[in-house]
Amino acid sequence: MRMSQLLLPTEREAPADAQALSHILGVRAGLIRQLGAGLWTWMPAGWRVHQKIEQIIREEMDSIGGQELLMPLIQPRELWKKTGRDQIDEIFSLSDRKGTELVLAMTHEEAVTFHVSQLVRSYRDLPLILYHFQLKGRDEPRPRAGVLRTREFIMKDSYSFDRDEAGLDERYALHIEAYDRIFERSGLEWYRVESDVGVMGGSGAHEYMAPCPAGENEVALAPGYAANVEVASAEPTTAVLPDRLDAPVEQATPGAKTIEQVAALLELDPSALLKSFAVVTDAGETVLAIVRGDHRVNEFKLRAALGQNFRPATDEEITDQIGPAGFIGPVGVEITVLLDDAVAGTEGGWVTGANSADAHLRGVEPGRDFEFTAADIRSVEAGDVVGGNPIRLEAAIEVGNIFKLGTRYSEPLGATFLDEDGAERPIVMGSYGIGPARIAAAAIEQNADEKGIAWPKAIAPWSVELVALGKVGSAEVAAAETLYGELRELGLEVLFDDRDAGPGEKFADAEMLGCPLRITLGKRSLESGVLEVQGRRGLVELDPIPLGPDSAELIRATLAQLP
RNA sequence: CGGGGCGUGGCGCAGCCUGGUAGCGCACCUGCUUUGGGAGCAGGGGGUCGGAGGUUCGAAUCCUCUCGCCCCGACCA
Repeated sequence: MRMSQLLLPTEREAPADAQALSHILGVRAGLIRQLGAGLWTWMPAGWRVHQKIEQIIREEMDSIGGQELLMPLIQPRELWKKTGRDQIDEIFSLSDRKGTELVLAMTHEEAVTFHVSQLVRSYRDLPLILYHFQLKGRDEPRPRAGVLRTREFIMKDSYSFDRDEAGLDERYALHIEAYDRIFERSGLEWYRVESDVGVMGGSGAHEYMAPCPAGENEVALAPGYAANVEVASAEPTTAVLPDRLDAPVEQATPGAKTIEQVAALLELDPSALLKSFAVVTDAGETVLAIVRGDHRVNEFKLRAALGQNFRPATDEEITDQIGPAGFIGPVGVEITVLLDDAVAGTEGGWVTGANSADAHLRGVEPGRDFEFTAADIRSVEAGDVVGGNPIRLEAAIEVGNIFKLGTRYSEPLGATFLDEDGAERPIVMGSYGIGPARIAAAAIEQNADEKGIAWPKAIAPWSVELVALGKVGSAEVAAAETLYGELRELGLEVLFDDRDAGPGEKFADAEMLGCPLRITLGKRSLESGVLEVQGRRGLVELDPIPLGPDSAELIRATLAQLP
């Protein structure tokens, strides 16, 4: 590609509203442009990156027997009513001129299951893996960070269809293999972590996480362990508890409502306190969830423990049913108490709210002083231990997920088959997503420096940027033209900077765009007989390449050494 | 949905408080010079100041409403 003909809108300054590195550099390097909130155009260079990522995904999906098709973005709302997902807040709704209600698909479970329900009749038709690359529409409450969270984005989503759970396990394992290879080939640093299966149920789920500062998720990592903090479990650090007492003793704590205030007032470590969090379940029951003072309630785990969704209780409800807000605790209350495992297994004199104003209780013991059900309902903290090793927490972008759906969609949509015995059974499904745009964003975040992007070779918009210095029509530019032709002959993807511009501008643009290898050919090259070679990653000067008939071949060999 | 911020040429910004000819840098166009780290000189083009209404002799500036965008939080099947 000749740069003189390329629409590559680079910018010297960052857009004023950009925060995330991938957002700033994506715009500055001319890869993406914004059309509206969460609506992004991929400019030619950026689209090349996207397509390269798609191609890697396509090859790996095909290698596990996936079949590519394409399903519509616009879908009848009726279909979504059948699975109940038409009630989701994030769904984009529209209607046509006849008044037919339509939605923009957020994912394609409904569509693919609809087709499979019509087309698959027998166990002989299974298993099946179908996938496509298609836009998703999501009315996100808060789009952010460039292409990281948008209202419209392309996803590779695949769906597996099996006769039973064992078949699903096989298809799931195949996807793990394919996904591992996809992220490895993309050149990302990544983790496969255990993830929340959500209210919808499902028998298993993993997420692929790419650590980077702009990430919206947190992963808990230890040698041999990786999980989303939403579901991570670990052994807690030891609580610093005062001695046991024979019975709880009331202690005046005027005005001290927070853990910090109470701990400071009583000169105790926050871990000696019990934090009481009142919630109301969808069924209308008020439940007191209790964790250690230095721990935080994990809403995903709490939801799992309750078996249903919940909301925090209002101050009125707390005052009404438990005690004055800020001074509540489990002793003497009539409601269900869910006690975190980190507390349930210990002995000592805990401190908790006395359910009367300006007072706490010391020397409280679970079991002796209040009844409870134990559950793991806290979020892990850095320093907690898994398998003898302390965990650390890292911000990450979710770049892919795999999910065992079971019969969540096949049952409401009537996707069944006849087994060998002639019995009709629901198809067992899995769904598997990857966001190519997020892979691109993660690659930018993980490999950027002060000069710009440093793409992994596999997804760089071009492998080589050939920078010609000198006036248009000069001998050096003529030599660069020749070399450009030779590189293309070899099948290399070359961006040829043939613009009538100064060297500073060309070098700066090359380093911003971040092709793995930069070849410079100027007057100096003609005099010395060698090309200058720079590896973008780390901005390293590589061995010069003699200018001559073998230049292109040597450049290809040099490129092969790069990451 | 709660909190905060911002809308002035393609990008980044000043002007607004205290109403009076819309400005700066970069980018762009023409010519000449220049070509190894974002060039120099000269000339030039481009903006209903997000939109609507109001106050006023006069509004980018003051008032009201509204739309859009960003950030933090909530949310994220």
